[in-house]
Amino acid sequence: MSDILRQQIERITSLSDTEFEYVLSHFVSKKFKKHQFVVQEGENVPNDFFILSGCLKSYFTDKNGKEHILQFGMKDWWITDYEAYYNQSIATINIDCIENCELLCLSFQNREKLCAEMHKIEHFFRKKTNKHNVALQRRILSLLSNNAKEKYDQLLQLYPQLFQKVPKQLIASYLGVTRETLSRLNISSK
Amino acid sequence: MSDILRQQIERITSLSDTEFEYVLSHFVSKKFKKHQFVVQEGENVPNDFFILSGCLKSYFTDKNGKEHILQFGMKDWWITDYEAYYNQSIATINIDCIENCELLCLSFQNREKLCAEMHKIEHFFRKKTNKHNVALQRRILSLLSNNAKEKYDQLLQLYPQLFQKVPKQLIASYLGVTRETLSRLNISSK
DNA sequence: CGCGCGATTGAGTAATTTCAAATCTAGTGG
DNA sequence: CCACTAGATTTGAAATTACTCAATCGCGCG
Repeated sequence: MSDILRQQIERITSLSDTEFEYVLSHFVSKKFKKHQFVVQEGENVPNDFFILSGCLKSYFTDKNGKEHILQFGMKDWWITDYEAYYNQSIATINIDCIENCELLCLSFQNREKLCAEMHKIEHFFRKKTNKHNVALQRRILSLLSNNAKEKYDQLLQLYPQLFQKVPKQLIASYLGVTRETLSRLNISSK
Repeated sequence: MSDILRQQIERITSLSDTEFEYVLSHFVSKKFKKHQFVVQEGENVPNDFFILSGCLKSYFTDKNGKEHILQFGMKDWWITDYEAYYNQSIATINIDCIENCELLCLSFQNREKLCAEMHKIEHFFRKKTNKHNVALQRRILSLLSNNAKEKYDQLLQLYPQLFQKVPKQLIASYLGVTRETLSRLNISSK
């Protein structure tokens, strides 16, 4: 199961079996049930989560009680409240499970330890974060320059798997429109 | 002048004089004039730029010819088309100077060389990228959950220096509204 | 002084939201 | 197998918000 993690790392840097075992020993595997919280607003965020299976959402609740999806998480992705995790501060967002999930939890201390001990791993995390930044930048451009329909189409093209697992109202929240507006877009496919 | 860079690095990891000299030798210092392009859509993006002085904007031109500001750059910040830079592909955005600028240019090859040779530097870039990540995430949340006035106030609070250098129409473009809308917000201060 | 750029204002239009109600769907228990 | 329910989606109509386009204003610089 943790092969998925190894494959992801090895796409960037190769590891011996013993090296990977050592890295893996810094993760804790945990199962979460549908609707269970993984990160909760106002609490500490000790872990970053690598997703072995399942589907999650991270979202911000604004002063009017409206939820805004910051990120979805699926197999092979990472998810946490990065602001709180990196700064070791209090979460401002929630993350919960849309499905039952199996996660590999990496504490901040273990992440820093691995990065300090193994240059390779620091390299891996740098590259991974670079990719994450590119994705975030694309999202910003999409939010700024596309209308609702275009944003929807772009997301559908990028992550078709998402649409199998996630209700449309969450997609709407991710795109920054109401579910009613999304419904009125007259989506062709499906 | 390049002290600014050293200070930024040393906020994360300490360097000897010789180490810093070595690092610095991988940068090329260049001056750019107001309105000059630093990155141009459709071209290669060999460099990431550390800003010694001046002010820049990176922006995306959509199919209607409308410009959307992705990022501003000021003293002590970094700027480039990260998607094109990291993937060594063709720029999809433009970056040009709002003022005369003095930049330290770091080629992708030199960045990777430094990261491979000096674990410290890889550590620095990982941490820097983490921070960038947090900033991008905040921006997304702001775009999703704040109205124009709130986004404006938040930006003003975060980067008051910007408002000295940048015309309001660019601020509007950064916030994702038209200049007319921004003008109608009835900004209190100033 | 006058040009040019940026900022503001007005009026009509387009897009999105809100609120309410109706419809559809998947899963549960009898 | 069917009825029931909760959640998700759709539809309608009115209200709001932002946009477009055009005109005007203000100011600094040559």
